[in-house]
Amino acid sequence: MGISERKHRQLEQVRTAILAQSWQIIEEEGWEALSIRRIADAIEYSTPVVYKHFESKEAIRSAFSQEGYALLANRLLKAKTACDSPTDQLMALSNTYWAFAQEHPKHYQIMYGLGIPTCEMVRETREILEVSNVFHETIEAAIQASKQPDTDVHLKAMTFWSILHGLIAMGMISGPGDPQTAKRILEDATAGFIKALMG
Amino acid sequence: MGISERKHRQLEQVRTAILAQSWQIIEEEGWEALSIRRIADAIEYSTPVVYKHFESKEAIRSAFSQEGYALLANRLLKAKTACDSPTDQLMALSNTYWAFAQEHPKHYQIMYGLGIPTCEMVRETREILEVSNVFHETIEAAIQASKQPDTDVHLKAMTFWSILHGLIAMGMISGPGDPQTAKRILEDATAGFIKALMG
DNA sequence: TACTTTTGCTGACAGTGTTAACTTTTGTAC
DNA sequence: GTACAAAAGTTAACACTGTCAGCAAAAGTA
Repeated sequence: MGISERKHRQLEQVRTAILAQSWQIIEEEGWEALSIRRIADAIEYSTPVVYKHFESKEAIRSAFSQEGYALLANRLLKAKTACDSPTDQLMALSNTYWAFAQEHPKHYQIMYGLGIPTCEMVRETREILEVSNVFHETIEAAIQASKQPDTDVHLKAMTFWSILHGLIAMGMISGPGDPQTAKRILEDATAGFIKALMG
Repeated sequence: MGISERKHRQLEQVRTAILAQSWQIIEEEGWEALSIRRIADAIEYSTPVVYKHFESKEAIRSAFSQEGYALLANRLLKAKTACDSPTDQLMALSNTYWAFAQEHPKHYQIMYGLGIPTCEMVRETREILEVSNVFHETIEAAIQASKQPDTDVHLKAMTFWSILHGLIAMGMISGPGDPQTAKRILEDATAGFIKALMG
C-alpha cells in the first residue's frame, strides 16, 4: 500500500516547494514582497493550496523563524564546544551570534524585527529555548569560575543576549555602516560584559 | 489680506487633525490598524485630502518618528542636566531612556522597530542626531574624567546606545515579563558599562 | 463501471496604498 | 453682480493584499 506513502511524499514536496520558493522571494526582494499569490504562482498551484499547508501567512513566517533559531542554536553550540574556558566560550558565542546576523540578515529580521505582530512566537518557542539555554549554561559556568559565584544567572544571560541583539539591531537600523567599526563595538561591549561578570 | 492666513490656518488644522486622529488609532489599535481610509473617515474628509498633507503613509510614520526622537532628546537632556558627575549622568540617561520606552511604547516601536521599510529615516535625521549628541557629549565628559582619556568616544557612545536599545527591544519582544527583572537587567548592564568605561 | 474522497481551481469578500479625472467651492477682476 | 480662474475636495478606479466558500476534476475504492 505504498500509494498513501507516495501521496504523503507529494504533499511534503509541495510544502517544501512553498518554503523554498518563499525563501527565494524573501532573499531577492525582502519579506514584504512575499505574498500568498506570488507563492502560488511560483509553485504553479492556486492560492488555496498554500493554505492546505500553512494556516496563514504568519505560519510561514513562523516556520522561517523556527528555522532561523534552530540554525542559530546549532552554530552557537558548535562555536561553544570549540572553546575550553567559559570566557573564551562567551567570546565565541558573541562572535558567532554576530556572524549569524551578518550572514543571515533576512532570517534575523524575521526572527526578531518585523515587530509587526508583537509576537505570536508560541510555536517557535522550542527553538528559542535552545538558544536561550546555550547562553544560560555558558554564563552559569562562567559565574561558577568567577569571583562572585552567587550572581544571578538569568539576569546575566538576558543582559548578554540583549547586548548582542542591541548591537545587531542598531547596526541594521543605521544601514550598512562600516562593519569594521561595528565589529569593534561588539568586541568592546562583550569584553566589558565578561570583565564585569568575572569580577 | 488676512484671507490667505485663514486658509493657511485651516490647512494647518487639517494637518493637525490627521496626526491627532492617526495617533488615537495607533494608541488604541496599533500601527497596523492605521490606514489612509480610516484617517480620512476620522477627519471627515476623503482620502486624497490626506495626500495633500502627507506624501505617503511612510511620511506619516516619519512624522511620528521625528516627534518621538524630539521627545526623547528633550527628556534625556533634562535628566542629564539634573545630574553633576558624568557617571551619574549616564545612569540618569539609562533610566530616562528606559522610562521613555515604557511610557511611549508605540512611539518607540515606530522609531525603531516596524523594521519594515529598512529605514527611510532621512528626514528624521535631525532629531536622531540630537539624541545621538546627548549620548556622545555625556560619554565624552565621562571619558575625560576616566582613567583612559584616549578611549574612542563614538565607539563607547554606540555601545551605550546599543545596550539600551537591546534591553528594550528584547523586553518588547518577549512580552510583558516581570518589569522588576527588566529594570534590574538594565541597571546591571549600565553599571557594568560605566565601570568598564571609567576603568 | 459507479461511487466516494481527495485535490485543486475559480471567484469572491473586504481590505490596502495611491492617483487620475471630475465637480464643487472659493477668491479675484471687471 | 456676473465671468472667469484657481483652489479644494470628491468619486471611482488600479493594482494589490490575506483569506475562504463553493464548485469542478481527478484519483482511489467497491
